[in-house]
Amino acid sequence: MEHPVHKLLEWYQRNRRDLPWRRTKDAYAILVSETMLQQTQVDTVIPYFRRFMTEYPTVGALARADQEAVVKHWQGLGYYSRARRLHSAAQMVVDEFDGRVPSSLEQIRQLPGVGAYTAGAVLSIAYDLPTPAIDGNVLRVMARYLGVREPVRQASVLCLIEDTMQSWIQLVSPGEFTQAVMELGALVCTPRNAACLVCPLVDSCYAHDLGEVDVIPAKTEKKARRKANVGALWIEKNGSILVERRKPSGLLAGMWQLPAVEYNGSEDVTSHLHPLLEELYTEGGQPSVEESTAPYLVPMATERHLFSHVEWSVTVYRPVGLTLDLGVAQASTDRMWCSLADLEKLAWPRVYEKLLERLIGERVKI
DNA sequence: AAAACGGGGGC
DNA sequence: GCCCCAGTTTT
Repeated sequence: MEHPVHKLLEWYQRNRRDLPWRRTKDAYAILVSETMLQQTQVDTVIPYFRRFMTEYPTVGALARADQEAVVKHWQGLGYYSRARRLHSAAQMVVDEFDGRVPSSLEQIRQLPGVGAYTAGAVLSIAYDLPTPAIDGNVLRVMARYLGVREPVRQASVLCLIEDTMQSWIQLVSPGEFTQAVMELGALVCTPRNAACLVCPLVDSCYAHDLGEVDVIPAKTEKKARRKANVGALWIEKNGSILVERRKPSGLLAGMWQLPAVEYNGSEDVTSHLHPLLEELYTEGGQPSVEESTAPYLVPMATERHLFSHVEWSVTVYRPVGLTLDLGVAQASTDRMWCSLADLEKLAWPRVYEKLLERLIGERVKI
């Protein structure tokens, strides 16, 4: 009897989506797409991939690019360390691998940002090597197919799935196989409401046999999301806005924002923004702010933003009643004045992108 | 082994 | 609103 993997491949040939990165075998393009596709859905990635490949059509072009510009092209996609690592990876490819994305597992794994999944995906899709790529889709498809009730992250389960994938990928074209399993997970064997009726593997699917497609893989318990407020400042002078760069590590590392402080929801915003204002004055070489000059903080706009582990409520305040002038020269390289027109040249987190859009839009009316 | 890291799409 | 995001690196 025919092995089920052949039915899977047949299904894939008939049902595969025409995605931009499926029109090439260029390992660099595959690397870009797989990096973007980490934790990010296909429909979100498509426009980013097109723009990125137009801007950086070759690994050499990316390697030569300014990292700030690369991150700017990543704006809104999230997990910005991916962009920086991809940029570093391109430089490593040029400097150490003669400009070619490595085709050996050992070498490609040396590239920053390339873990087990991405390595397997690039090697199988671009070079047709039998190295399985196991992502969330694959894990779900295989856990169901094999009828695994244990948590999928359990080492024994991962070994079983890896072994199965390793044996299956030998039977067909590795590149087609990798994409076929993931496509099945994306289109048929979905997290909820799996379309078993049209699944090419239904005849031999253990979870379907057990009637447990809906409970496999086992759900993991979710952690509570911390709440935090962010107070940001809209400080305008001579048509320019004061902006700052976030710290080089941690959340939204290196991204631009309005000068801001994060504080606990139970605390008072002025007790946090006044010290920040003080700092800005001191940095500008001005005498410290006297109590009598302490400004009112007029709220201009608020946006809520959800991360996986924290919920932000960001409010932008305009200080009113300042009797002192901020100095133009800023000692810190992490803060600068930016003209309204140039704001869009910086890389902003989504939440600030939304806020700026509102603020600049309103400003026109004023 | 667990936590950190963004953002959006599906329902 | 709550669910999904195995992906890589850091701690």
